[in-house]
Amino acid sequence: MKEKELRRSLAVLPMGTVMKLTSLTARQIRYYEAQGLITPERSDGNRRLYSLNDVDRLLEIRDYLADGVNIAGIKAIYDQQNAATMAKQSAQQQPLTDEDVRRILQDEFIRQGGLGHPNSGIQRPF
DNA sequence: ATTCTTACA
DNA sequence: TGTAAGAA
Repeated sequence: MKEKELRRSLAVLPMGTVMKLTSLTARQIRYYEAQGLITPERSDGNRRLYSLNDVDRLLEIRDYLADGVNIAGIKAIYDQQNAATMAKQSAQQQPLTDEDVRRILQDEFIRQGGLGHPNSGIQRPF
């Protein structure tokens, strides 16, 4: 990857900074980590260190939550993205297959607000 | 002064 | 999710 991404991946931000950058409480930030939505690094005395990517992800999480997507839904979204990324690595240079197209379209639909609320369970628009 | 963990009259 | 308590 490019150095630009390496910089975004550098974990150097302490909790206090991330709190201000995301408008989230320490409680919430730690909870999302416990749910596996983010994986900050640790340093010196067991203090969490976040990268700019972590901050971006927290902002996304905050927005999804604001739109009524629950933790499970957000996890599903990231799982989808991981799967999509993995698929691309496997497909490396080959042209887009119809499978790729369908996956991309599904990711897009999910991004625009498809998953349900905590009580209604995961919605299935298909 | 900050952050961490754990727990809940 | 908030907040308190004790440690680091």
